Amino acid sequence: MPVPKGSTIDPSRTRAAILETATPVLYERGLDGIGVAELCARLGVSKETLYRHFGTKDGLVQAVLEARSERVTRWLTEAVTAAGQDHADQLTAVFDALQRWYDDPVFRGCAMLNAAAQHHVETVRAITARHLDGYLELLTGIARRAGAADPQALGRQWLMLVEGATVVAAHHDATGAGEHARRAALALLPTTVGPQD
Amino acid sequence: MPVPKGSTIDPSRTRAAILETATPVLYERGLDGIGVAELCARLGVSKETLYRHFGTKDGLVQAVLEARSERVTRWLTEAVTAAGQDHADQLTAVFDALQRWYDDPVFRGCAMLNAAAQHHVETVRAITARHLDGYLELLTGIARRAGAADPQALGRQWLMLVEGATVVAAHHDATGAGEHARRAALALLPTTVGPQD
DNA sequence: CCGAGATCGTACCGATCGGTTCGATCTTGG
DNA sequence: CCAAGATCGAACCGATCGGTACGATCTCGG
Repeated sequence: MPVPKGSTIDPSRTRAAILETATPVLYERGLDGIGVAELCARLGVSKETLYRHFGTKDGLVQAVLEARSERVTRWLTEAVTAAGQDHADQLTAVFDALQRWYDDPVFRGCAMLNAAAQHHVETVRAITARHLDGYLELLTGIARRAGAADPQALGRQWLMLVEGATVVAAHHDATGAGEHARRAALALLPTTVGPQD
Repeated sequence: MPVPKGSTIDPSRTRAAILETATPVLYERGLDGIGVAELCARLGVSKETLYRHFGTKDGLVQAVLEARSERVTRWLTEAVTAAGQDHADQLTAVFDALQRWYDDPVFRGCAMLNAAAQHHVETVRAITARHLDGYLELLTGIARRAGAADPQALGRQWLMLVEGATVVAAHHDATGAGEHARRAALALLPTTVGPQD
């Protein structure tokens, strides 16, 4: 029971608890795969509380997606930072982190892509686009620091490998998807920079 | 009006007409984005007819997805065949065809991936997996004929580029997505074989 | 020319959907 | 100790969902 009756008194605490618990449920079941009633039951929260905090089911969905996008991007960024200065190491850190995600039993593909595929609401699609923006920025940064002739282009190709690996892992075969993508990404690194695989 | 009342008398004709008309509608609106009633109205067909031919909405969905998967895979395969013997040309043909698809105003990403993202039914996921199997087979064939050391691995990396490019084109930016993916794919070709870009 | 059967249009079914309302309960600040 | 307000649980709302039933209409093979 994440929200113990009216004990919290702090609304922002309740909101955060709802957000945190709703995220994995909506990810597992799909945005339209669970109704508000069952969702509230799983959250241990009444409908009135949910609607006061988020106004609409779509409001909750957007809040969940935005929080998740931020969290995932931060997680990947930290993996890169922890990898040190070597650009190949940074790239490897990205795809190793992704592979760890693919191997998680609850892995069901990118939540933002799934959401955009089912919900045709424009705001959801915008969140997904911004999410990919974040990825692109991270990857382009690596490409730029690696001295790529065209960091934008290389970052975009890496983004395709990241998303492609995620799609393949989710819908075809997860074994070694991250490693295959990593090798491909490293092969695109300017050969003048750093040792390769 | 694709099905002119009871004039056809040939049930298989009716079935084919429903399939053909339902495909773009379900692609545009999403599988759960349109109800059976409105769908039938758009098809110019009564509910009874639809249910006699497909039994269930899921039955129609599966038939539509299978037909579309076959059609798309055949389309890509023919593009490769038409490209001649050169492996780089064959690869280029794939990504050029994809770019033409991305530029189509009705492009909304891969229908099979979208379906698998919304519908958690196992049969739909299976159709998607088989669809990716078809792509992988096509790409692995090119890799093998190109003399790749590990055609399976190279085919899989190309598959990631194909799916990644499609995802990026659908949810981020379609301009030049096919070209970027094509350059990356060509860069992964064994340098001993054929001229590159 | 008649009977089989494909189709239509519409009404209908129970279930579920997102969302609202309300009285009761609980916690906390003043 | 009381008023403010956050929360609960359950009832309730109209709309829509997937699916069924039925009588009328149409076409075609025999």
